[in-house]
Amino acid sequence: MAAIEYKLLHVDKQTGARLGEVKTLHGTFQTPIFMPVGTQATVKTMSPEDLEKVGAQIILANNYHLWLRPGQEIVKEAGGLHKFMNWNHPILTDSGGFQAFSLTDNVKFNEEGISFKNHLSGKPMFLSPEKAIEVENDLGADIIMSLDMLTDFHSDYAEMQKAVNRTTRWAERGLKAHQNPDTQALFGIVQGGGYEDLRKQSARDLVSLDFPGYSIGGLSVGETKEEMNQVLDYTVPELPEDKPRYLMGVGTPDALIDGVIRGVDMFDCVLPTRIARNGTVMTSKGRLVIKNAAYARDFGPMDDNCDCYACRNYSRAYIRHLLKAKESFGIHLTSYHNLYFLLDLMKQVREAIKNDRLADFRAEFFENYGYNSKHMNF
RNA sequence: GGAGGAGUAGCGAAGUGGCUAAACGCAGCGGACUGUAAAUCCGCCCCAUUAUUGGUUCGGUGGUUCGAAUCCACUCUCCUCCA
Repeated sequence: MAAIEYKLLHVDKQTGARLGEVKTLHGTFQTPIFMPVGTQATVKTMSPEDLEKVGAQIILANNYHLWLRPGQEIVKEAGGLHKFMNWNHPILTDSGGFQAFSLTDNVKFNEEGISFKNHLSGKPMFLSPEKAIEVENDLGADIIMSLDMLTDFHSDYAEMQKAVNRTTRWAERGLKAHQNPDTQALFGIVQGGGYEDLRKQSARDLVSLDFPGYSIGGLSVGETKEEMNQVLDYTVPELPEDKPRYLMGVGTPDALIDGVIRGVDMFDCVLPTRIARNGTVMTSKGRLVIKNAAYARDFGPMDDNCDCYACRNYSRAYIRHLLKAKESFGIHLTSYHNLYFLLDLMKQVREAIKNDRLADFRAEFFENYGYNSKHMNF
């Protein structure tokens, strides 16, 4: 069989959003789905058992980080990433393209690949599309990304066109280098910033190479919500209906819902776990900076409407105390809740699609969360 | 009783004539965070108003000086050592 199989189960009559599932060798996950990020083969503060409890079905790990440390050969020797980190469900690895983009200080791009300095040792490193695949093959995730080239969302047309074309060539090289197409699904990544013709061209070029799934990259890098939604509006229709679509790096509740409405199936983001560690939680009524003094004597749960372990057992006052005291249990509880919150949100979204009422759900959710839901065009 | 040392903003701690409302750290308060070099980063943090400006400070009192946390005198408190 192929490494993954996507099955479209239902299309929401109100919005056209897709309900589906993706079958992998490590189990099936429901779409639309949010994927927690575990860069260094761990979702910070969360055990695999915790991840199962918050409803995670697939998680991310990072090629770049694991390549540098501990080194993919060690992970391979351990029996692969699933075994190494004790997560026997689907895993997706990112290629390292985003690291090259975000750690720009010591990075140089050319047609062959990306040269940069190892941020841990300072040693010069070179990541080619082939090398990225080789590392990902060794790590053994169920879904892997080809190496892509990002530029600033507002780069000029010529620069963006160069990045798009190079990303396509790199995707093709990755496809050729891929050793395990029967066990690992390689996704190509659509680039093109906010240029409609480039996005469409990028998508078409990748589709012609026939990947088992497609990512949309270069978003949530500083552009507005409107810009992101516009890009999705003209990009997603270029992608085949029988393959999963993955919007990379998106994790605010509104963007998740609006992405689903535009036909996206998969999302990942560090946001819920990062803001959790920095003292902010997501609730049904919006973000709450739980470390603020206002909650010192608030003995209610983080979110009245949440039935996660953290909300059922611990108060805002207690969690705030733990955070102020820098006790690790505090960031575990906030991380636990934030992941539960987003995963539960996606569960509700799937339910809404099934019942053909995603537009209604969106309106209700936005109202409670405090988003302005006026400009909804889908 | 004698000798030496120290007293700076909530705490710790720089500063020994003007560039000092006073470095820096901690605590406190607020903000940011989107394919994780992030349990991080950025502000504020004497008082009042505030992108400004004004007022009061460096144990206390009184001096010297155009000008003092910084120099002098007296005084209070604490620490160490000797009796």
